[in-house]
Amino acid sequence: MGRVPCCEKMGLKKGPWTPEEDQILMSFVQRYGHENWRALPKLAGLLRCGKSCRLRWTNYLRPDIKRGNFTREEEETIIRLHGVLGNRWSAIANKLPGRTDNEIKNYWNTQLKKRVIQQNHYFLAGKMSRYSRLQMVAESSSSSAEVIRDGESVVGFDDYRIYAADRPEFTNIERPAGSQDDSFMIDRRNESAEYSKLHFSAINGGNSIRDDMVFWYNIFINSGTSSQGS
DNA sequence: AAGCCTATCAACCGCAATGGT
DNA sequence: GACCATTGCGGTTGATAGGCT
Repeated sequence: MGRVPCCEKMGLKKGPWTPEEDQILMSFVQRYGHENWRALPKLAGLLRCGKSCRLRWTNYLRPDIKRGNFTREEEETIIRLHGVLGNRWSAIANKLPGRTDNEIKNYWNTQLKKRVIQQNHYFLAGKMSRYSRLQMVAESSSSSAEVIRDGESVVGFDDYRIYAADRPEFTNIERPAGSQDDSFMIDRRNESAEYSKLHFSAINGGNSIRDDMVFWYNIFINSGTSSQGS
């Protein structure tokens, strides 16, 4: 016998919550907490499954939820964190007090994603293990990329060639010979890709791989700003 | 005013992760 | 370690509000 979806059990209600149900759930959680979502609906006298109760509480009834439009700062934070974390909505929500993962996900999918794609610039962001976070920004009008790492130069970048370990089409990413700054060339043959996750490694003279310099980037089309603070 | 289309977002579903036995 | 129950997460759906013709 296959698994029975929890809400298909007899008599359990689905769909939008009524104000009465909200009130019952809120009163119960405030009085007794929510240590066991599975048991909660029965104890509270709700004809809902525990999963539905938990979702309603975390996404709507929780007292610390922030209402209203996202601020410019919140938008920028979401864009930046999405660049680093991808679709890890709960991790992004942890950095935005009062916002839920569901809300952020919806906002990204309906507003931010479109906006970011419309504006034809590349933005690369990521982090390096052991080292502080690294950001790279590439102008769409050129094939160069600027590298900023928390306001300081990238450690030992002179000697390293950067390549995308799991994306052969991106292997031509290297620092121009003799370059004195932190720019490097990037081959964008896959420019049509709306979004790609790249895994870069840094190697020294084609020999030893510096594990401590392995880092991940997300690449996606971003707003017209040519650099991102951190 | 009516019908259609689109955008939004609350809620659901299925799977993965976690914890207990 | 295996199994099961429960929780958490991310993708997706569907109701509906609002805009457009």
